[in-house]
Amino acid sequence: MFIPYRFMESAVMAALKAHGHDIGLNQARVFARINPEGSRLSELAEAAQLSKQTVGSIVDQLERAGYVRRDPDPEDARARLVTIAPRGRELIDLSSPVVREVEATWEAHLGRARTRQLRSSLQELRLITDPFALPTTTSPSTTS
Amino acid sequence: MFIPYRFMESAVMAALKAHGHDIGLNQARVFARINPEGSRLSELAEAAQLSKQTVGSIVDQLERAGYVRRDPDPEDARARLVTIAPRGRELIDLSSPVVREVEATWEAHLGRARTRQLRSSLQELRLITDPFALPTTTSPSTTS
DNA sequence: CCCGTTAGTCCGAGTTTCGGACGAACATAG
DNA sequence: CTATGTTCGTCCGAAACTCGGACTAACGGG
Repeated sequence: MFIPYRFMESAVMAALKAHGHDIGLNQARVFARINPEGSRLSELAEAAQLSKQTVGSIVDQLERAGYVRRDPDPEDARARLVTIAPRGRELIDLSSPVVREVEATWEAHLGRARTRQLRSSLQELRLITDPFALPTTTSPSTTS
Repeated sequence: MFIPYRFMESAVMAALKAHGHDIGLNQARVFARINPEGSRLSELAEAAQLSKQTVGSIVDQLERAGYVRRDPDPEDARARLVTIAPRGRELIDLSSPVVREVEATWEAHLGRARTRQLRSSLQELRLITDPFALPTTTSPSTTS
């Protein structure tokens, strides 16, 4: 289970790197968890199982590289909403086709029916193993 | 795909910790890759996608904690074979039931048939995504 | 208005990870 | 047997990662 996942991850990372986006693995993992509407730092930290400081530093890097922005949260003056900057959307636009391509390869090997089975089974498992059900997104490294 | 995996991993780690074995995540990951007959450092490094030095330091820790031993490889005087020490076997004996238990939970949710499907599909995928299973087709991953 | 809680940041220390260089042991060719 | 190139593992030093603790600012209920 871990192996195909890592394969997908590597494929995406390689593609990004090939296009000049030099981004670390943990940065990518955090980035992938950012909600399109914006996420709070604590949310990201909890979802990624990392401390707030760690995620804070990672977001710093992403921000410095221009991938995300930190806007004040209109609903809570303490919080700062991490949102995806235009340059960050590039990352998504770049990784989406890679994800689709790899998935296509997989489907070619499994056949359509078994692929659907696999997908639905994994989503089923996710329901009982993921404490934080994330709404569906199209982001790097998010293999269902 | 990643989420159930991490769930399983966390379950095992928690169980080990509960029994007094305080072992880090990366240590566990390397440990899990040790062949019963013994593995070379380079093998472990390659499989774990880490540098030799890194794995070396991890094995150091495992060795200091008494989980593994480093015996000279009878077939190659340069190499040292990392083997599982008695205390290390404890780890395995401890985690096996946990793995089985979690899998049982999953099977309870999916049903027997879908579980078998899932298992076989994942193994199928592994064939084309694991760089160390069989040399086949496109592998953008492998550096060096 | 007060007080407990929450969001995020700063600081400092401990750990992890790696690139580069190294000696030792193999493997092959001459 | 020697020469050359490769592989195995280790040492060294620097860069990075990660976290606990302490802190400010803001929320929310009483």
